[in-house]
Amino acid sequence: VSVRRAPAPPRASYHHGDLRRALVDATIEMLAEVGPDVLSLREVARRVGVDHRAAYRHFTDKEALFAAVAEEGYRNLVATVRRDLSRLAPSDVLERLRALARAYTRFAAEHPGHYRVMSGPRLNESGRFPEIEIPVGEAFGLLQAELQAGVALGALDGTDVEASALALWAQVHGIASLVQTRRMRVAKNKLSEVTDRLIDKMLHGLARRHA
Amino acid sequence: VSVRRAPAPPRASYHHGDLRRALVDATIEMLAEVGPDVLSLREVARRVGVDHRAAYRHFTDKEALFAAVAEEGYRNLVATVRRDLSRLAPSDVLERLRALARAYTRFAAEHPGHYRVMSGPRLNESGRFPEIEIPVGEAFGLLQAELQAGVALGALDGTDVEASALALWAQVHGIASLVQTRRMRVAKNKLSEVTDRLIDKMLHGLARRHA
DNA sequence: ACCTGAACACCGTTCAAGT
DNA sequence: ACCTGAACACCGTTCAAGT
Repeated sequence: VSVRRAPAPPRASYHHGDLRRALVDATIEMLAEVGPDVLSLREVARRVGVDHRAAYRHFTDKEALFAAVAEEGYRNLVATVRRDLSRLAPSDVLERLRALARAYTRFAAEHPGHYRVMSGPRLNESGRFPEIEIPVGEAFGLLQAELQAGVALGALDGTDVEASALALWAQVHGIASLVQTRRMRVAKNKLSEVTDRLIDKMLHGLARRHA
Repeated sequence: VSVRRAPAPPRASYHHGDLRRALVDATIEMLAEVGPDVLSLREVARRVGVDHRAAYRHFTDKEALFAAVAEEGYRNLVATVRRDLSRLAPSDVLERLRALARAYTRFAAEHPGHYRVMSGPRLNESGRFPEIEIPVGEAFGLLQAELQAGVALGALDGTDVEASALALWAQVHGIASLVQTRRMRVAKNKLSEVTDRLIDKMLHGLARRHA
């Protein structure tokens, strides 16, 4: 053992500027196992191998760490939705909306703790974390764009598209929330199917009659 | 001052058996102002004027207190829905479903903290509080009954009514959740109107065509 | 039976100090 | 700049004791 070797456990490279990343990553990892209400800042720091006090160099408080985690979650979700949509023809209006819904419920089911941070008490309520609104706005924008395209293509009814977007958002979020809290029990391999079945009830209402 | 007078502040009658009630009531009261994540058992006990340790006589832990609070919330919600429905003709299918949805979103908006306890992490997940399932089942039963009646009356499409019930449940819960977290901003006096407008998008899909 | 004082093992956050 | 030891004011929960 070299004399120069520190007695502490091996350190990652956050000494050179990415402790922030390490903390966010560790938090997301741990949220796969426990809920945000149980997860402590001290435990995250322990996992990273750092004194809990070090976190305050990068986040003014625990909420700020969670805000970074939420932001990253929205970004991932948006990226997934974009990827899934890119595989479908622009004219396939209903299937595109289903794909959007499926990506959302899948995220909630696969990353329950992470989803809870994203959908729980609104972290930017006080205006402290305006960055969050960017990917959130993008996500809602994707939904709106699909609806507008559907109307333009003559596949969807064009009356009160704003309400359609809100209604669909609420429904998808509702399914995700009920599945994530296991109030609505659905096996992992049936999730897409169930999402489609419920979403189709809504799409039936949004579709243009006798098109 | 009488010598017999205890120096402590005046006590309520929980000495005679309703400290349990006092704790539940105080928790609900306090949830009007703060979220359940912030509310401490010790603070509730303080409000009631009792040592926090006394709560453990009536609840095995904090979760048990919250379970009682959630149960009471569901009961109140069910009572409200029943009352609202009793004012409408059985044949007024769509309006009855709207009334059900409005009662739900109103509860969430008027009792945000209480609603969060009810809709947050599922308290009976571990099976510790099966009592909760009773009013929850009643609430879902009311929804199912309305849908079935609508089908019987020829007003609603009868295919996959189970999915219709789940879809409507998810949508109403989604609206309530988004309004409560203020992700969907809606003024108090517009809440019923907005609820109707979004719910109607779904009802349009559930309605029987060319009835 | 019902209630509490003292204590335990945690927590988020701050201060003052180390390199 | 980046990190930490010691401390503060909290928390939920338990034990042993009081009436």
